[in-house]
Amino acid sequence: MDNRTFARLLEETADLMEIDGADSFRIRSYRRAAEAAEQTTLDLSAIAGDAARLLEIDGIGKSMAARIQAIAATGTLEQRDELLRKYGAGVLELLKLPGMGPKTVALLWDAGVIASGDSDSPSSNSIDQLAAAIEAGRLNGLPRMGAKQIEKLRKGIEDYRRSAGRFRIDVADEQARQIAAYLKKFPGIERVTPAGSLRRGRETVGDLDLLATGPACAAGQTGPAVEHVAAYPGLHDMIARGENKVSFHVEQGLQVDVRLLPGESYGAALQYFTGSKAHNVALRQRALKMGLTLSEWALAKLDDESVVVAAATEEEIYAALGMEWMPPEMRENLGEIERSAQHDLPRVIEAADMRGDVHMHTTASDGRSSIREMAGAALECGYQYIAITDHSKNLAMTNGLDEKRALEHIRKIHEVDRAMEGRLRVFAGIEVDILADGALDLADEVLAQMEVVIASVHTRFEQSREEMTARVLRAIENPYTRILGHPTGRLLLRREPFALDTGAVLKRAAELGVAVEHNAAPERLDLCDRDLRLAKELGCKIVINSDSHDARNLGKMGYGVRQLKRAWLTAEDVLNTRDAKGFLALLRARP
DNA sequence: GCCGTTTTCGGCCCGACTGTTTTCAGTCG
Repeated sequence: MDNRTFARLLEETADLMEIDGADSFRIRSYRRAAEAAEQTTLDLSAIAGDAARLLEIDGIGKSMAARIQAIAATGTLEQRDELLRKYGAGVLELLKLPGMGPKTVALLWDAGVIASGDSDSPSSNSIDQLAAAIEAGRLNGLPRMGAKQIEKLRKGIEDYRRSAGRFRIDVADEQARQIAAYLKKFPGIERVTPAGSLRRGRETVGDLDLLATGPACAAGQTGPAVEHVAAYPGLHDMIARGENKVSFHVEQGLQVDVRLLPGESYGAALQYFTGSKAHNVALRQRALKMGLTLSEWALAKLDDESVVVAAATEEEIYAALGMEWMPPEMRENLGEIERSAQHDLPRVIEAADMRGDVHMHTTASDGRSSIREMAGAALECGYQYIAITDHSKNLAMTNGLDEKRALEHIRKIHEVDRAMEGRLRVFAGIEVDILADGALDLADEVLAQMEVVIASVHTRFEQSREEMTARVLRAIENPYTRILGHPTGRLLLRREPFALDTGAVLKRAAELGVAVEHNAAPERLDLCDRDLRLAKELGCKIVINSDSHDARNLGKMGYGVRQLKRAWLTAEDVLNTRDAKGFLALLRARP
């Protein structure tokens, strides 16, 4: 069991206790313990037997140590299960609706709108119950349930249902890694490659396609390998189990299709299952015109399908079709087939092109690592520079910096910069809040002392399109704004982008020389691939940042790079592929 | 429930906004 499972169970217990009206400080200690489980580098299931070691972890006391031991022994936590029986298995899902907090869940439960029902009933029950109650008008008259609140919940349910069943790329990626590692333990499974939308780097993934090959996957001999797949410890329920394909759900709900394939058709299968559908249709049409037929087994002659032209690798297949191989991120039938046939594909950006990361937080605001730790992690990434950009004071929750603390922080950043002795440049910066009226949250005199000023919207997301556009435009007009941070404010699967005339903002940013950020944090990936394409067309400068709140997250830059590849951006298009001097030179000049 | 003590209790991040109130509870970041 991995630490994340411990964290999830503790976090869920905290949520349920909140619904149950437990003491808020007790709840907080569960959340702290969950956080500790998530953050610690110790393997909790390995050390669960040793209470003394558990107690050494900050935030874990006697009682939490016992809970962790219980989870390690039973796979679950009795407190959580009991509350789930009381309120129904679906209440945790209810909390994901915007505007729905524990007090409102408790209110609905008290009013009989949601009920625990059968303990075995599917977990979507509570949301269905709530939707039915809204339709039947049964929320009218409940305390704090006016027309607006009810409408907000109705819309929340609609949005939720639309995104249900999809998973963030990093979540899918982690699952893929774990399953691949397990599969490769079986002698005779040599290679496991994710295909589908994960391989294409889509921001969210519906289900996971894993292609496995090796001697154990040869036609007619897959029995023992299938047996091994079916015994995967993280498997929740089996959907289908055949000779060449095993489908199941993992505990978190993600559907996984493992395909066992002989090596000779591995490339054809990888190409086929990577897609996209539109890319494959166009590719098959091209094959037909050439007198060939393309399937998941091979590229073969149309008049005699026993004559295989290419099958073992993707490169061979594309070459036989008169094309260059292309990164999976580009395969959306948006012109890549034609360009590839003319051997005119752009060389898109790669993670290795990155020279710096100029958006990250430290313990000065809501980060978990120090300036030095961030610098150390950046060196490991092979970067030449970083910028430390903590929050400003408007975000009270994050302990945002006011002018005085910001100046103090600049001094500390400069100290670390000097201590790095040229191995790494550490720039002083800030992620300054764009206030509701478009003003920046810190005085110009302070902003003037920083190399990297990122302006971002973190509040008042519900403004009208006109208000929000005017707000963001005013913020980039400020001569100290150098980068517009996560321009649309979306949180994948959780919060829609705010209403914004993106085209107008990007156009003005291009005119002003304000760079627009692609925020590579996998919960944001903002700007999205489509808007990145637009930004390039409009001539915007583009920066890609990890927005790390922990030294261990700098590597997540890779998820963002994949979005840039999807937008056909090259290293040239991105400022922080340049060395430190080149980067600063391309940033908007200081007034 | 954790932690650190002024060592066995008392403190534990908080400000803004919204929709519902008629003085505030709940949610969010």
